[in-house]
Amino acid sequence: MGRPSVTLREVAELAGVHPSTVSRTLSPETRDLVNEETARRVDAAVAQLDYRPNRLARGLKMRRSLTVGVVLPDLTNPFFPPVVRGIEDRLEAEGYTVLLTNTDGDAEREQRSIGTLLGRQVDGLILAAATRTDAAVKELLAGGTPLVLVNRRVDDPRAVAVVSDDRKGVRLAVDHLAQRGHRTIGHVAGPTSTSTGRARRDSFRAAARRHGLQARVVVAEAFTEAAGAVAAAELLREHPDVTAIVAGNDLIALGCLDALADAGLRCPADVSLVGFNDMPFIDKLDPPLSTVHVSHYALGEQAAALLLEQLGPGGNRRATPRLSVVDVSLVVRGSTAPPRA
Amino acid sequence: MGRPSVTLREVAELAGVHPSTVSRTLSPETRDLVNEETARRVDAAVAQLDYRPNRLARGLKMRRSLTVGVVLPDLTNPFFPPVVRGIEDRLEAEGYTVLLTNTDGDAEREQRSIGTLLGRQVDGLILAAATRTDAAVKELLAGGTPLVLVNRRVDDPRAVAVVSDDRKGVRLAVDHLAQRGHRTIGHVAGPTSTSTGRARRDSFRAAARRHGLQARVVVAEAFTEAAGAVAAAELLREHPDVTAIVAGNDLIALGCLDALADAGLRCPADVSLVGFNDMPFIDKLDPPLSTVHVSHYALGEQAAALLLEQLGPGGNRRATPRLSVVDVSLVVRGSTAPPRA
DNA sequence: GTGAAAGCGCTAACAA
DNA sequence: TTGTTAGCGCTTTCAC
Repeated sequence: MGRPSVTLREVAELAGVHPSTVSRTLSPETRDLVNEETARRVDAAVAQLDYRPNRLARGLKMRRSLTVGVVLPDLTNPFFPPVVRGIEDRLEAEGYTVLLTNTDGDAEREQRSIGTLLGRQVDGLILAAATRTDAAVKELLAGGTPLVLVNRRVDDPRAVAVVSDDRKGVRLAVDHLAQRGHRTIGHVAGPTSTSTGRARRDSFRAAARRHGLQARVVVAEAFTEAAGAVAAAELLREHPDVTAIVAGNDLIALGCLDALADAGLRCPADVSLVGFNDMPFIDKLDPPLSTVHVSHYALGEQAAALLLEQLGPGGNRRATPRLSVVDVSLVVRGSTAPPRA
Repeated sequence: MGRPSVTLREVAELAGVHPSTVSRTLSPETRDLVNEETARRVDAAVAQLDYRPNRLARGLKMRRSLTVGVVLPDLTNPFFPPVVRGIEDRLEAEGYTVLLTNTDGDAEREQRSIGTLLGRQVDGLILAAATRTDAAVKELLAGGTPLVLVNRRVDDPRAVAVVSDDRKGVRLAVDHLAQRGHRTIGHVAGPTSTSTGRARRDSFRAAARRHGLQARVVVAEAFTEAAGAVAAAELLREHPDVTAIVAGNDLIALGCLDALADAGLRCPADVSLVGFNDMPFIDKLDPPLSTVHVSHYALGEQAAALLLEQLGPGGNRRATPRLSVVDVSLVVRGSTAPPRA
């Protein structure tokens, strides 16, 4: 791993050939243009010098960096690591490397991150936290940057996105609660500026109506434990009759648990609770959270696959599906029970 | 965000100056070499064209990519996300971007990842999972690559590392257990091929001896829940007299919990348990885990800072401290109690 | 204070 | 089959 790095020319000199021959030898696509014997000499020189092609130079010449930017709100949100791994594993297999940035949900930082990434000549972008009317997404789309949204979609139908089946997930949750005998149920929704927040809320209302249940909805400021606690407290105050809550996601569910404890209510004895996402370790909770299972890894993998299609040889952008929906399932654990008598 | 990207030359043409003047204008260090009025014209052209310098070209010329590689075993291990955020936040402030790769603890993949990163001309590397005698680290050191180890150190004293105070953490845990009245305590150590596994085990033995306690030690194959469960089961089988366990880390503690449940033992009623790391959500467990708190974010931030020192203008490698130790504290929660009567 | 020229390490026509 | 030439977009001496 010598530092003063070895160049193509040095390899060429050692092998006694022209640099372009080395280049040809090293590119799988052009390797068969070169004499087998020559190729062997080149290989030997490469090995001897521990030559490692300079990707910057290659990228500059080829106008492809084999690099993809991933922008997400916050890596420490347990939702994202599996998504990122899914992305990386899929992309790595094609020779791409991931450039990661966090925005903390700040639109201005998102804008800046995207700018940085573009400056670094990423071949495409995966955004994990677009809002429904995201301005950055619009610009990217207009500029023709290969782009995939993951987890959340935008209203603009041109954007390729991979999301979980939000409507089905909430429907399953409500079905479960109705079947358990609950008649008045609450929903602590995520921000309706996000596709997930809105779709889940809409689906909640629809499912409740179908079962003839009373539906009480409050909206949390963010998909966080703190915001969830605030909103859940409000729900419990305004609607003390709810016997079950569907949370906008698991983090919000954590907040609900806090609010319940504050109100002196027990879960599931007094109030049942269902989350969304089935994030890591949520099954270790007290009580173990019933929730909608989403394969985060699959979400990421899918997103990477859709991006690769756009980056492929043909750059066949139009052939790719605009929206890919990952299936979900309900996993019933200890946080749901029949309503108190 | 136009795609067919704008170049320096186009900006120069629009501003009616030579490309090199634009370059000077855009570099803070050389900006004052250019006439204020000219600079303004250049700025206007830059804005008008939405020019974004090509970092690949810049990197090629400058031999600095302003890019840092981070290699870790597995991003979905909850330990790492805060570390990575710490690294990114610190590095981003200096204009660096992070290239992330996972190895799943496989030495061959580690080797490959490092190669890829080096090929991409990273200016330095942060490794989050070195083993004590890591061959890759040796090579890197020999090659003079700027390098920082985080969380785990290697035996080679030349390697710069930032670690948590392993010995102190375990000492605090044992002190706590002794004070609670435990006389026979167990330790499920992590692999002794890692600095953390070994230091914690050694510290456990020393602390127990100091308190005159019986110390029972088993070693887990890995820092995972599964490996922890296997090792803990062995411990409980061989030494049914232990009334408390110090786990090599929180994941191993999770495994201990599983083994206890399998053995029909309750925590903390029958056996107390202390973890290490205080990873996210471990406080939500049933029972909430007593553990040694480590600021993962600080670990990452520190590591980034040490790397930046090596990358700094002078590249003053020798001035940097070889080892930085992050302080830890014991946080007592529900998993520790006095021994059963 | 600004322009000219060279070159970072690589690939890709085009010639030979 | 291999070499020659040019140039990706940028920075940086060196002249003027």
